Amino acid sequence: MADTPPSRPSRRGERTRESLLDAAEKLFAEMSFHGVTVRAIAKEAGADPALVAYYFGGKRELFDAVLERRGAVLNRYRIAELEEIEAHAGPEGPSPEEIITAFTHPLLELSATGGDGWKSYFSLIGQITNTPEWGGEVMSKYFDPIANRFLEALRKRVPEVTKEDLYWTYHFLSGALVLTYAETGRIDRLSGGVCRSTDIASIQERLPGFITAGFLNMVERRKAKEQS
Amino acid sequence: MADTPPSRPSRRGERTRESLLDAAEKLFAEMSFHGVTVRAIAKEAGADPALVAYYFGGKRELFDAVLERRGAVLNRYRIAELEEIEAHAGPEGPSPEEIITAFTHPLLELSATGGDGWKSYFSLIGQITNTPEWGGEVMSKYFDPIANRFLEALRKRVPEVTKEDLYWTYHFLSGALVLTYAETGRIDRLSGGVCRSTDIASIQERLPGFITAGFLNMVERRKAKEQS
DNA sequence: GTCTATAGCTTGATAGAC
DNA sequence: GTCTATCAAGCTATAGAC
Repeated sequence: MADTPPSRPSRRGERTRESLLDAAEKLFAEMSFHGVTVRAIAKEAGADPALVAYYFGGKRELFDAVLERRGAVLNRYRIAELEEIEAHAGPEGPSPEEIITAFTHPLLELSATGGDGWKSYFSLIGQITNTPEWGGEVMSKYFDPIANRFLEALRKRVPEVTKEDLYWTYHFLSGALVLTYAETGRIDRLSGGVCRSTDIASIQERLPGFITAGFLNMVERRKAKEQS
Repeated sequence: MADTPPSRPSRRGERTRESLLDAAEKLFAEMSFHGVTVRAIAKEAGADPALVAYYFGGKRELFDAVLERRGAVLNRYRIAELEEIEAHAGPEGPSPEEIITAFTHPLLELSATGGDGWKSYFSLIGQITNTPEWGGEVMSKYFDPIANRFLEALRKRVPEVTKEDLYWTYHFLSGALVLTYAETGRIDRLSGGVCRSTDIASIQERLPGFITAGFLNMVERRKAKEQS
């Protein structure tokens, strides 16, 4: 009579589900969606391949679930940082560099202290962003709301910026940021070991200032051009 | 007795080989290496699947041949632009923005006037750059020499820059540049049509100045920090 | 919830006719 | 140089036992 409510899955089932998500996240990050098989994911998770269908429906739905899981967490974190600096700023709002830092800093923090899962997730995002197959639709779904929130804060502080300059700034920031977290080892080779892909702290130290300077320079050029 | 020399392939064979390269380039760019089958490539090329083995050895070797074909052309073009601005510059060398433009402008030019093949190639490069599976090794093979040549020109003009700042600048430039040419349609959605992924001219107008400002700002911060 | 078994395809590669 | 035929292996997905 007293059945376990179906909405409250058993502890074991939940653990299996999470194992599959973890394994998929890791392998998709390493080899891309098409480079990984359901069997490989199940093996990595120590579970049966049939359970992918049981829990998610299929390979593609598992992929979506991987993206879903951390997307919401990341963006809540970003919103919290943005609201924090807005609360402490004067009526003109936080500075461009504070805003850009609020956008990038959560990635650093989660990458450094969140464990390998977060690192894999960011690496996966790096690939998806640059792939026509996913980069438009999937990325928009998860990140357009936070991007618009962030660009609105920038525009409030720098009202003379044009829409085009604002969106291209986001584009350049996005490209630099996701390549960072892809951690491909490229810069390690190029620099002969002087810089390391995994040295996220070195990037966080440089990226916000770099992007802010690019952004403000773009705005200045536009204004100079319009005066002439 | 008078055989056709084996080193001089027939016109028809050469055309088939090129068709396979074109088809592979297009499909790899759209769906990544693992997302494309040899059969699909052959169909797109209007050739028989067995010819992939005949001309290239296998799928992976075809992939390498796709990267090889345009890599050398692109980098010769970049070297030519760099040498041109160096020839016209004073003893202090060309400005940072001229140097960065020499690095990015050939992509714009080839993307705009080189046909769909070049567009596919750049899109493919965008994906590879952000994928751990290829982004370290393959990219280094084709682009480390040109990257070092370019960074050397920057260092000559701004000798006080540190090695680390130089390589991270390349990293940020690289990320922004390859996302641009991936043309995923993301910014079209985000901006509600105000900006278009395919509007390479708008990017070329903004990217060199953006990166230059970021670079010079990084150098200035370093100097300010060391004085304190 | 988990697993076995397997259906039904598709894969990359190749041997050999033309 | 091109194509047919085919192989062994691997794929996703699913039906059904436990």
